[in-house]
Amino acid sequence: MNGPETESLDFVRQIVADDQSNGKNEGRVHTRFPPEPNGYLHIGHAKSICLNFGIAERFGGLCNLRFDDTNPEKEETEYVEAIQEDIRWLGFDWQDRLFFASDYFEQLYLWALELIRQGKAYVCDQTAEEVREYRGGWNQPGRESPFRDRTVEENLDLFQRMKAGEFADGEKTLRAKIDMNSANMNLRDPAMYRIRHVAHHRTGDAWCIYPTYDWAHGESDSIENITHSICTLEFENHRPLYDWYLEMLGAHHPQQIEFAKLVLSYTVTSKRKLLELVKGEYVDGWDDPRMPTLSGFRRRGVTPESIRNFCNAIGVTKFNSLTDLALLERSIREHLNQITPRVMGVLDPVKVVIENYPEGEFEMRDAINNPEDESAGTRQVPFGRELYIERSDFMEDAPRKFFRLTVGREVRLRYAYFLKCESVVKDEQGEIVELRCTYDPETAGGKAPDGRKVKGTIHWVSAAHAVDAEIRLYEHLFTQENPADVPEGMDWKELLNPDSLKVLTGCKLEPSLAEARPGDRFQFERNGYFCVDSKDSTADQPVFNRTVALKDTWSKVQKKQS
RNA sequence: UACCCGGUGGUGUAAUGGCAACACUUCUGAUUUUGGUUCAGACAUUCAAGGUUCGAGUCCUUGCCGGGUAACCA
Repeated sequence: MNGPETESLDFVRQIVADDQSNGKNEGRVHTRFPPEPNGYLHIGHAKSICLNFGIAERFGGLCNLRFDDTNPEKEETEYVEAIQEDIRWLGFDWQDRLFFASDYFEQLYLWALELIRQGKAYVCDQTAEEVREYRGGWNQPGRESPFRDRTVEENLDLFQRMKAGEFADGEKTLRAKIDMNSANMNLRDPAMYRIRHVAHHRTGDAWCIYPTYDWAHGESDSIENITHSICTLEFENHRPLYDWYLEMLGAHHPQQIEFAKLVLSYTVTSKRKLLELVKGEYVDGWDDPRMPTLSGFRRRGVTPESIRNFCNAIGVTKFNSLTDLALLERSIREHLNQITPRVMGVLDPVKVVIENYPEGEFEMRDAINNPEDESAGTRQVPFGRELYIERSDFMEDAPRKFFRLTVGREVRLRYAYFLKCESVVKDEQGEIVELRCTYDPETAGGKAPDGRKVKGTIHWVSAAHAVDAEIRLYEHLFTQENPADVPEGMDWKELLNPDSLKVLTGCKLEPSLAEARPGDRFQFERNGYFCVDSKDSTADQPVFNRTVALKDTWSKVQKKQS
């Protein structure tokens, strides 16, 4: 008998699978996604969300949403709401398990008192500068704080007074008493609490001492009965501290597992940089379609399925890689190809007059809505004497490989007739303003009864029926493949692509698009995938965002020739 | 300089001591009323050197290269 298809698991899922089959945590699997509400979610977070929620799903477990809100200076309710919307949009559900680290401030405080009683934590009066100095360096052991040996009673008293607000910001900290000689800097008596007289977005003025990440995170995991605490590589050196706190407390001890975060080419996912792009108005906001944020992708027309599919495809490892944006684009095209209705839209119009087509007369042509999906049916598109076609679909001195329109040559108008260009009308500047053409009435539907063939098929829109629209074309946000590699002496923002947004006005769309609603997605045949902008589009002034262009073999041929 | 973690085609991953596999990109060709889609084909001596083994991408040693780490950020 043949063995079952062996499913290949990434190393995190392998650990979880082993733990489950070994009966660890009674076979229970419980993960969490722990964003800090200090910015919007981006594509890197999507990888983590898909991992955490995906593992819960795969192993019959649960995944919590927990906001890591231990630093009131940077965190805001706006972000809390946006983050939830983005996760739901991505397609994941935390059900009733919405938590906040700030929910655990009281428990954390009680645990801190316990560590003090154990002699494992002390109140330190050193300034931030002194702490840094005493910590030592990689080749230099740390020195113990002069406050390290305070008695339990004194520590208890001082810590309670810290909480009561008797001290100013930065005047005292609570520190874990571990090892000032550790090779791991995180173990050189790390801070557990700092004093900040700042209102918290949820607890208001209830607290003026706030726990640090290391102190709050593992303990929050423990409280929520998490089994596998999955985080990114930069926390690898924190794991001994994560473990230390939990061991001292004798509390439920989740396993921290670190994986490499996503780095995508031609964009940045540093929250600091994204925030700077927004605040500095280099982009239109967190949901600017050029942003790698989930809200940016959503506004651009990307589907959540594409993003999930992408996250699935890139895998999970501990290797710091640079993922090619082409992989994400491939995912986007793949899904959009399946689901989007086809329409005709001319981005850069030039007028065609069909001299032998009667003036003032129109007819309806049948067009297929989606060749990938027969159930999408057909629609009718008006055709008449005056049309718009794409300026780039005509060339005066056409090279041999140019299959489109040129004087004296025939092309097919998609779903309509063969069209032949007779002459070109130009203005004083030599700019083409009109193409005088004739059509062959025998070729209705695009086939010639005499069997003659045309090499090219181009799209068109009836001038009398066209819907005018604004179209926004997007390119990479950065000119450099890895914008994190900033050349010496250069500001990273100089790497921003000046052509990342191109606004086209006076675009001509087929009349069915008058019905399009914000968020609706289409394939403009031969151009790309577009969606109605959710912020700026109105019935009178429709605005479309290009999600991604269609693959374009012709532009490659052209590039090779020049 | 210390500690931790990595290294498989151009890119991302798989191979759990037994024929280096898949996807993307690129290139060729076929099909096509979208220069889209689809289909077929091409593209690697697994960072290096030693060792263990009948057999090593995988295990061991050393070296090389890359990343992370010295916030009262997360």
